[in-house]
Order: sequence, then C-alpha cells, then structure tokens
Amino acid sequence: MFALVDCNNFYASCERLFRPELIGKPIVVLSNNDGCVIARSNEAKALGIAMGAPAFKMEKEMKQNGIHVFSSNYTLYGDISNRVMTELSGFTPDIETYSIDEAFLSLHGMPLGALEMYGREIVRAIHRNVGIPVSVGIAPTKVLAKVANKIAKKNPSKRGACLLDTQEKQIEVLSKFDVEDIWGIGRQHTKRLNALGVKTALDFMRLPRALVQKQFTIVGLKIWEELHGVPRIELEDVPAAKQTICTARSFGKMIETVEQLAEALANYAATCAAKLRRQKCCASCVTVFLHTNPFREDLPQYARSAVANLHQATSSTIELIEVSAKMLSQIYKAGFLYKKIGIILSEIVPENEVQVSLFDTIDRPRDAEIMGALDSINAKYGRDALRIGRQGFGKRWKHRQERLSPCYSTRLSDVLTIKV
DNA sequence: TCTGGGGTCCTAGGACCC
DNA sequence: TCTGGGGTCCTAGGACCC
Repeated sequence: MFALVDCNNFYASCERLFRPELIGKPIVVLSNNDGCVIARSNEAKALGIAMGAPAFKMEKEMKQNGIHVFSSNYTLYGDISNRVMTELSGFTPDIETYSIDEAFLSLHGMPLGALEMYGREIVRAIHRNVGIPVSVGIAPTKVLAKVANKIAKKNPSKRGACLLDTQEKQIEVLSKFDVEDIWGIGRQHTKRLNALGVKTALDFMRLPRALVQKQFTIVGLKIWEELHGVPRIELEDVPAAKQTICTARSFGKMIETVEQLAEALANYAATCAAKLRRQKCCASCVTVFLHTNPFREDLPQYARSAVANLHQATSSTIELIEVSAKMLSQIYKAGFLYKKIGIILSEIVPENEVQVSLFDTIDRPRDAEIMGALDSINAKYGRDALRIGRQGFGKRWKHRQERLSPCYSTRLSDVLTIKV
C-alpha cells in the first residue's frame, strides 16, 4: 500500500501560515519574476483565477476581488517543506519526497482496517506540528494513491484521507474520474484518448492492453496497469542524482550589455555548481543559452546557445564561471534587448568516478578545499555570503519580486515579534 | 512595462560497425 | 545476378510532472 501526502494549495498555505488574518481570504502566488499565477488558495480558485494566468492581465481583477498577491518565496516554502517531510519521516522511514509539497509513503504490513485512521492521523499531526493542511490518498499503487488523494481533497466528508483498497471502491471512483486527471495523462494523451471515446479512467482501463501499449508506449501501459491495481512504479526512497542541472531566469528589465549578462550568468553558474556539489557530483558538459523576449514581436529577436565539453568533469564554481563567461562572449551579439539567460550542466558523474585527464593543469585538490570552505561559509552565513568577484551584486539584472513576503522561519531579522 | 523554472523518460531515425 | 541482418550509439523531439 502507498500513501500520497499532498499539501493543500501549498504556497498559498505557507503565505497564510504567518498571516492568520488571511485565513478565509483569497490568495495567489506568482511565479519567478512575478510572471504568472502558480498557486491559489481555495477562495481564489472559487473566484475563477486560472492557474498559469499572466499576472499583468489580471491586475485589475485581483484588485477588485481583494485578492492578496505574493511573489514566490522559495526560501520560505523550502523550509516549511522540510518541516512537513521531517514530520512524515516520524510515521515511516519508507518515504519518497516527490516534490516540494508531496511525498509517497510505503505502508506495507499495516493492517488494512487501520489505514484510513492512519491517514487522518497524518493530517492531524502535520496540521498541529507544522500548521499546513494536507490530504492523504491511500491505495495499492501510486497512480491509485494519486486518485485517492484527489478524492480526499475534493470531499470534506473524507476528513482529509481517502482509502481505495478494494476493487469495488476503485471501480466506483474511477468510473467518475476524468481521464485527464490521471497522473501521467497530459493534454496530448487526453486528446487522443477522447478521440478513442475514452472519457473516464474506467473507460481507459477497459481499453485492450495491446492498444494501450501501441498508442501510448510503455509509459501509458504502466499507468494502465497501476489503475488495475498492479504496482509498476516503485517507491524511490533514495533520491536519484540529477542527470542535468539547470539554472535560468528571466530578467525584471531587459538587458543589453554583455557585462550585465555575464554577471547574471556567473550567479547562475555558481548556483548550478553548488547544486552539483550538494549531490557530490561533477559535470563535463556545459550549455549556455540566451534569448530576447519572444513576446515582444515589435523588437528584433535573437536566441543562441553554445555547448562546451570539458576535458575533465568539475564542480568548481570558479571553473564553471570562467567557462560559461567564455561561452557567453562567443554567442553574445550586441544590439538586442535580452530577456533571459541560463546555464545547463550535463554529463554528470559522481565526484569519485571522474575520469582524470592527462592534459589537466588545474590544482584540483586545492580547488576542492576552496569549494568546501565556500560551501560551509555560505551554509552558515546565508547563500552567496561569500561569492566570486564576477558574481557582482546583481543591482541591474534583478528579477521582479515586488510582493515578497518575509523569510519568517529562516532569517533572524524576519522572525515575527509578538506583543503579549 | 508585464507571459516561470526545473526536471524526467521514451521513441524514431540516422550513422556507423561487423 | 545479388540490394543482409543484427547491433550500438547518438540526437532531436515529444510527452509528461510539479
């Protein structure tokens, strides 16, 4: 049996956690650069605010409806997420953190009759100890647990937890469950399934197995089998090392000069390098890309990328900043207004399996020590407390974050003061 | 003025090898 | 005259997730 624990409207719930006067009020959270809506409280959903809606088009609507708007505060959400996950680990060590607001738990060996109560206990514990509302779906496969979770979220009568243990219950629910709401069925698959006359999850289950495999590949077949109660997707309790690591951002204001682009890029390279070291890996392939704003059809457009293969894999911030800066100078063209730049690291290997190059001229042990010092200083004094000169101070290329909430739980100066 | 960012997996087809 | 057959690797593109 699997349980899927999913935080309700997670980002909106985090914003509300330290602003209790916002309970019952509509809240939306915007994407990076305050671009579009990525999270909504139930009240905002009820007002018809669409997921992914561009913020600038809704300025008026949000004002009229008294919606509280926030820039995304990933420092806050990340910290609250850690608290939720820590709480869940108290229930079982067999846990897979699936995303910032979701985790799968393996519940093997638990008596079936107790499962729904167990789910409700999880809901109560997270609410009491972290303050975030969650829903729990329990079923024999991950895909069914996802279904159960949606049922729990939608029906208040479930009191936060839904158990789909028997086939009868599953059939009953799946006959009313839209096929597009199944985990792993996206827009394209929905179109093709609708064309086959498939509307509900049950319709999908009743398609012949061979047809499913032919039309929707092995991925579709796994989903089909999971709906039938056959586990095909396992719990991944040790997170796999990432095969690509990317940092890219749009700018608040478009940028013209190569100096400012270089400064932004240096910061993204530093972020990528730190992510790489956190998973104890090195990368030997670097991609740098940049482009103008494709929405501004009135302006000249330019987009380019460059790929570099290093002779030896690295995780050094210094080296990656240097390499990416060189690549930028190769692809930068003056006379354009740039909207976004980014860096992608690939060909990632564990740091103790790096193929040593005969032609290497870098003092690797020394660099590793410097990086170790850099990481421990930044862990203690905050991200980017110690930085490479090229990173600058980001005065000109900042992204937009006009409605950022305080880092209530991670920055001493932002901790709430309570007058008693 | 303004439209997110960061990932994974699978397949088809071409190049190349013997 | 005959137009094999089996395999690997790589890449681009498509689909999906949160």
